[in-house]
Amino acid sequence: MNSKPSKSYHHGNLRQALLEAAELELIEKGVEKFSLRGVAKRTGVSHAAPAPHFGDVTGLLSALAGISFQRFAHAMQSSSDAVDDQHPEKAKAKLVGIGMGYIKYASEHSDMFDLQFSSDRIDPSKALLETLSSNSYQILEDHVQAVLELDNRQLKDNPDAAPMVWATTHGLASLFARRKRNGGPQGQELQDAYERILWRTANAI
Amino acid sequence: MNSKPSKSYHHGNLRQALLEAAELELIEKGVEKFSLRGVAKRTGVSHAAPAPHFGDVTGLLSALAGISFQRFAHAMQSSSDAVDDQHPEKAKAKLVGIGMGYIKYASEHSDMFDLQFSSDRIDPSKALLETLSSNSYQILEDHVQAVLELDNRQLKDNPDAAPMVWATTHGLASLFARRKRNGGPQGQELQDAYERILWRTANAI
DNA sequence: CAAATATCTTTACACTGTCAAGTTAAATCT
DNA sequence: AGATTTAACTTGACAGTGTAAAGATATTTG
Repeated sequence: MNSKPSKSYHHGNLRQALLEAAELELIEKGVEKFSLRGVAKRTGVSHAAPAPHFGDVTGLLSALAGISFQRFAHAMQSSSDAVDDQHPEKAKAKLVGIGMGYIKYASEHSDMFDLQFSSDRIDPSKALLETLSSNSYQILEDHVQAVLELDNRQLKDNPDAAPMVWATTHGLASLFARRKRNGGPQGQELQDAYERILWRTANAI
Repeated sequence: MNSKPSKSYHHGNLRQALLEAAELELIEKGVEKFSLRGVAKRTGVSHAAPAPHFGDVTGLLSALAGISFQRFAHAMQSSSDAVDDQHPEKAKAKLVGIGMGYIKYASEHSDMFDLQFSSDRIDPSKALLETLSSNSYQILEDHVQAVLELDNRQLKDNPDAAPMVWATTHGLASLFARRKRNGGPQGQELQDAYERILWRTANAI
């Protein structure tokens, strides 16, 4: 039971081990200097070992982006779930919560965030990436819908609402992530400002 | 006058030639597969020739990003200048014009746009990049200020206004650029939708 | 006109991703 | 259970990358 991985050959759980090493590699080196051989070295395995599991480097990074999208969606959802059910403006507060979860994830995991949205080292058609991506968007859209319903409106009659909220949120997140990379300010005041902007946007749809 | 470049050594205008070749390389290969040696080959010069002019590949790409920032600022400015002076809501229309210039540039020159904003192959501290970047932001901020003044308000009393407009604009631009890369729809309707969103944002600050 | 400097070439090196061919372990099939 | 097929992993090779060092040539300076 759970025989420790024999010396070499058949690592046993290489796929998972590679993904974990890849995340470290990504964090330490950044998307640009990310190296497949580096990941293999971290895992203590030959440089061609990832191939059977992920094909090429794009395959590995796409799989990692998939994981990131799942965490991302989870971060948004739980940030939204955290708002008090007794909140006087519950629907809007939840939508703002989504946005703050979005922004927080981008800030705290800026490398994974960049990998998802701005890297041509991933292939959107791989690793269910399109599905996972649209799942994330769906969460936001659902909450926009809930806000619209406050005034008896519908998404389909207001096709600009969700893109508007998404654009603002994503813009703020990009800004925040870049701030973090370039060592700019990123204190609580900034987060508060972003939350105010999200509120204003929620009120403008 | 204009003696044609002698066989080898001292190209005469290598710096400029390299920048032009680099833009082609960027467009054809994308940021990720951009190769310094490829640029040298295009220019018909040895692979180490760029070094005296730009140092390393980051230096060259940073210089190129600088050029892009200038064009970018120009695109915004002229898009704003194009609005009729008799427009009933001139200030807001000009701000929306800025945004549409922003989005249009991102769409029509998505590679250069990506280079500016989402590449760790450039060094923001090089090639006056910080100055050029803040110049671009300044243009947007000035127009936000003009809109605030309609109600006798000021930027410094409304610190959220400019970031909000920027975030929405940048988010839409990112979305549009990605659409273009991934071959999604990008027709006039979409552009109209973005313009409506910008109007809504201009009215919400 | 001589000397110094900047530009460009050549050579070399370490590193990258990926392919092809071996080796070994596990899974499958009589 | 034993033989065979399949999958996982290693090894070796190859073309390509960026960059550093040293040499060659042209331009600028003194």
